[in-house]
This record gives sequence, structure tokens and C-alpha cells, in this order.
Amino acid sequence: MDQNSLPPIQTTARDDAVLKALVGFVRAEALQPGERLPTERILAERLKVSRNTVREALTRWEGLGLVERRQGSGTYLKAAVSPDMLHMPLTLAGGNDFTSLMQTLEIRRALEAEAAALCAERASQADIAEIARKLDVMEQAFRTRDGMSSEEDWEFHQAVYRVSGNPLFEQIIAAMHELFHRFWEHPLGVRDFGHASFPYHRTIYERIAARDPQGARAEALKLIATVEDDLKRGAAKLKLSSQT
Amino acid sequence: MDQNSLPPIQTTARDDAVLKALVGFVRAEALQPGERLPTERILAERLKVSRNTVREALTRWEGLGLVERRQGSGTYLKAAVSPDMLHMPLTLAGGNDFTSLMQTLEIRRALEAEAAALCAERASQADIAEIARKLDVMEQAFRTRDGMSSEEDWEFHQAVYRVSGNPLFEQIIAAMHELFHRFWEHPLGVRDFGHASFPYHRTIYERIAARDPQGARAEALKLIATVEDDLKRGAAKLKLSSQT
DNA sequence: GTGCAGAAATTGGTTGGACCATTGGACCAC
DNA sequence: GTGGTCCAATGGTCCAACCAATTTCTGCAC
Repeated sequence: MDQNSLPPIQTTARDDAVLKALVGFVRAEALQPGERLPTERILAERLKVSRNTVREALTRWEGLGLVERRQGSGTYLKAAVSPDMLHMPLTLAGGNDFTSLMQTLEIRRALEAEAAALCAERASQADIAEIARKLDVMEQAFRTRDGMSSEEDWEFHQAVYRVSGNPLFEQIIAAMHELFHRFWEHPLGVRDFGHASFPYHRTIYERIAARDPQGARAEALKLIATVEDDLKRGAAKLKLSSQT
Repeated sequence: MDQNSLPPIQTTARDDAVLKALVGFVRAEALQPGERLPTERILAERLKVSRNTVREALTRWEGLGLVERRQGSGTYLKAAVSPDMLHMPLTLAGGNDFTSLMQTLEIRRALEAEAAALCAERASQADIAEIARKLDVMEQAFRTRDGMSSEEDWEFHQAVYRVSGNPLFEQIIAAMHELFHRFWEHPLGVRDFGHASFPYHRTIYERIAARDPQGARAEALKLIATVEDDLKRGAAKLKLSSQT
């Protein structure tokens, strides 16, 4: 017998129903991220459920990053919602040690290479100009501040992800970026972290502008490789200093 | 001044505290996935908080897939927890249409290529033998059932992810696989879906066994390309049939 | 009128207690 | 054994109140 031919039935799902109603409300009112949604008390009254149930539902959304609650102020939409949303909560074991950073970098290498390749395939002239702009800003910041242009660097990469035409790239990387933010800032005490990766930003851009997916992929791989080297150098230095 | 040197204080964070206490409990009791954790009432009493607060905390964990609640039975651990867990909830807009599947495939292509390359770098002799075993099972299933060896196919890929040495690959892909499970089974009505990708499983294995990261990466890219072609064919067929 | 301190209303966070719905085991009749 | 009934345990929901943070309003001094 096919296991799937007799799925478990669904009897009650109050808070799920609340969330579905809320999705409908957001769409009906065309709420944008940042806007405030009705208070818990009003929702409870309108939906004819207890405030407690509303709170459980909102807690779910908060956990998924869809909504932000501010005591005394209200509950605010943080991201666009749609009826056919798919949730993919990932919980990664491991803290901010060398291994975890390395593993994160491997994921980033995978996504970065693919995003650069897709970007080279799909970028319009306007997209290419936009990326060029971000690159200029980044290089400017790099020269004036001599490195540590992490904010502008991030914007350049974000632009590449966006132009790739696949929002999943940006979402996944953004989630990781937020998690490891502190460490991208001061990773293991290596002062010139990311210095070596600088020239590859331009080469990636050039391959994208030349509509060369394979080339863009290769340059992206090189960029991440330099970051990995930096990381290894930092780890080695740490190990050395801890032995003294 | 460094923004991070003065983090906002935590006046109230009851449910977070509950979760932290729960992490401690799980570790202290060495609870394994599948085991039951204390009832909400007991937790509330022990932690000196209201049962409602406990429920909100558990709702968070449930949303993250860490825990499963069964009414009348109890709350069960669904995944390993650790103090330095990192949560990365992703919500993907768009349903199970062609575009979404295509975007998912692009992510998979990125990760698959990288995982195969890492696998080729790091696999031990035992690992290679394990992958060979999965490959044999898959090819066997393919021959006897003439295609549609999705379960065994999945196990082969999982083995590659595992041997890559980076658990993040397996986690991310597993989450996506679960989401799109129904569609990997019967994607857009294409009966021989995945047929064309069959030979590349062996070529990937061969490149891994030969310790050839670049080759493994290239073969993995080819494999996903065939799946993408299948998907496009299916979409075209659908479009055609909807026009009649 | 303007500015500002303090009161008041609003809103999410927490509490305690109650009841409902489901589960799973114990027990019993057949 | 099979099938039923009962019962205690457990998660799900509800209510009413209060706490804490925030926002808004009010009224006074100038």
C-alpha cells in the first residue's frame, strides 16, 4: 500500500488558521514591510479567538523573522508574506570557532560562484551599470580607508546576488551574514582580513560584464579562496599565540 | 565607538531564558532526538514561570523544527540542540510552480557542485567505498524499476554531502528536499524525470574516486543541467497542453 | 504659541486558573 | 485475542487581570 495514500487528518489548527487569516489581511490591506499590523487584542476580537492563540501564532511568525514585536508600540511586518510561502528553518550546530567559519565559507563559496555565473548570464545593461557603481564605491572606500570596507564590500556582493535573478541566494547568504556579522568585522584578529580578496571584485565584475559565466564562476572561487587563506592564517596565528 | 561594545541590556527575556534553561536540561539529561521532554506544567513549575510563557518558548522551538508537540501525549525532541545553535529561518516566497522549482535547482546546483568538489578532496578510502555502495544500489534500482529510483538516488547524494565533511550542505539540501518532496516525486507530470541524469551519478563517483575536485564539480554541474532540461521540457509540455 | 514634564492611554509580556480535546494505558466483557 | 469503556495525563484554548515599555495627550510655565 502506498504510505502516502492515507495521510493523517487535520482536525484542529487554530493558530494556523489565525496565520492564514493574517496572510489574507496583509494582502487585502497591501501592508508593506515596516508597517504595523493590528494589535493582539483587536485580532483576537475580530478572529473570535483568544488573545493567547493570537500570541502563539504571532510567536511563530516572529520566530520565522516575518514580524517584529515591540512592547508598548505594536507588531510590525518585517518581510513580505504570501499565501504560498515556504518556511525552511535551519538550525546549525556549532559556534563561532574556526571550523564553523570555515564551513560557512564553503557554503558561501558554493553560492557565490553560482550566483556570479548566473549573474553573468542574466545581467541587463542596467544591472551591470549598477554593479559597476557598487564596485566603484567599494574601491573608493578601500583606498581612502585602506581596507576594511566591509559595508561597501557587502553591498557589492548583494548586488551580484540580486542580479542573479534568484532571491534564494540573497536570502540564504543574508541570513548567514547576519549570524556571523561580528566575525566578518573582526575575524580572529586578522587586521587586514579581506585585503587579498580586493582585486577579485573587479575581475568578477569584468567577467560578468563580458557575459562570461564560467569566468565569473572561476573568479568568485578565487575570491573565496583568498578569504579562506586569510582565515587559515588567522587561525594559525591564534594557535601560535596560545602556545606562548 | 564600537557599536558592539555596548549591547542593549536585557531587562526581560523570559521565554529566551526558558529556552536556555531547556537547552541546559537537554544536555544534562543527554536527551536524544525522539525522546520526550517534561510536560509544560512541570516545566512551568520548575522554572517558576507561567505555563503560558513555557508554551511561547516551546512554540518558538516548534517553529524551528527542534521539537514536536503531540496533544495528549507530550512534547518530543526532534533534533539535537546545543548552546551555540544558530537559527537561520528562510521563508521562500512562491509556491510549487516552475519558477520556484527552477530557483531551488539553482541553489542545489551551487551546493551540489561544491559538495562534490570537497568530497573529491577529502574522501577517505572508506568514504569512497560507501559512495560506491550507494551508487550500486541506485543503479540496481534504476535497472530493475527502469527509472524513478528517487529514494536510492537521494541516498547517493546524501552520502556525497556527508563525505564533503561540511554538515551544512546536508542540512540545507535536506530542508529543501523535504519541502519539495512531492515535486521531486512527480515533477510536472514528466514521467521519466531524472532519466537523463542517471549516467552522471557514476561519472561524479569516478571523479571523486580519482580525487579530482574540478572534475567532480564539472560532472555535478552537468547532472543538474540535465534535471533543469527535464524541468524545462515539462514546463513546455504543460504550457502546450494548457493551450489546447 | 512653545516647550516640556507628567499623567493617561495603548500595547506587548506575564500570570494563574479553568476547561476542552486527544492520547494512551488499564481494565473489563465477550 | 478483540473490542469496548473508563480514566488520568498532556497539549490546546480561553478568560481576566496585572506588569512593563511605549506612545500620546494634557496642562502648566514661559
